[in-house]
Amino acid sequence: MPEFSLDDFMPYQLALLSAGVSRGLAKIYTEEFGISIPEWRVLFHVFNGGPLSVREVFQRVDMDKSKVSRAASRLEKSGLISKKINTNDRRLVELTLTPAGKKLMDEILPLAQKYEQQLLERLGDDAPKFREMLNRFLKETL
Amino acid sequence: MPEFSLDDFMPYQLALLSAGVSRGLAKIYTEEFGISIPEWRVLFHVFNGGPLSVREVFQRVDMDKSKVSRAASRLEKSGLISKKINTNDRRLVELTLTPAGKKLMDEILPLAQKYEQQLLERLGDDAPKFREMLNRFLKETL
DNA sequence: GTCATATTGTTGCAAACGCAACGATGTCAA
DNA sequence: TTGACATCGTTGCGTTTGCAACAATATGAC
Repeated sequence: MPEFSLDDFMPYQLALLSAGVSRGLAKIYTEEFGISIPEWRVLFHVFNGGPLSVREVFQRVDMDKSKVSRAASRLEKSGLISKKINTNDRRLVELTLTPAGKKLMDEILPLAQKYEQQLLERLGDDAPKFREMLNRFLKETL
Repeated sequence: MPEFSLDDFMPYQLALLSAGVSRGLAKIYTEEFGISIPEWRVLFHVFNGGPLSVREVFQRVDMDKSKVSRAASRLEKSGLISKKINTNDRRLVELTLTPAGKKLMDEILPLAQKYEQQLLERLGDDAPKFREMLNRFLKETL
């Protein structure tokens, strides 16, 4: 077997980097706003994609559907999203941000963008290249 | 607030990519060898770094120390690693691969390397550049 | 040596998780 | 219309997780 260096193993590098970045981001929305990671992801997607069903959320973000369902229930209880049965297909649940939810996202998103900005600055001139490669990699992987 | 596109949010892209890559890799060692993700990480580090204490493992791989401790216990029970109290500092536990553990890694690692190779091929000529940037990013993030 | 403090690994416990099963609804062919 | 099958979201259940507490050991000041 060829020599094997863990530190240069790409899946490991990706896992480390992603975990670090996620932790830094989570610091913002958990400590400051009391939102869990699954809740954040649901909020994020509903904000981004208009009314969404549970299915549409968990397919995009690769969380188990029960995880999305429970996060949505918690968010409904705290008044950040509303759940409404779709009138065309009564199996579907429409998730929508409430005004309170929208207001919350309006506070968090600039902080998230600032955080992303700080990350990109570490890459300097290579930042656009990195983003482009990440995008391409993603498209070919999923 | 400036317009916000989720799909271009780098922490999200990283999380997606890392999860996808990890899932692909996990397919190899769970389905084929019955090893969980925490167990795989412990095996990997002990293989890579000689005898290691629990602390040394969880510091590198950002797992909770209880997670590492339990994974190590399971691995000991299945005969893949051995736990021995360090004679110089009796608080430390030395984790070492048993011959069976070494044999297992000798089977898995080529598959893991092959998997990594396939990932890199998707990036084509940009692969070295991507690796270099990942490395740099990691060093400045941790 | 003795005491106070720090460090290491394990364990108890409540919360979160993944998976499968389920009820409710929709689809489509006969 | 009916019946067989697919899809959606929720829930039950056993497992895993993260956090804090803990016992055991080490360190350093005195």
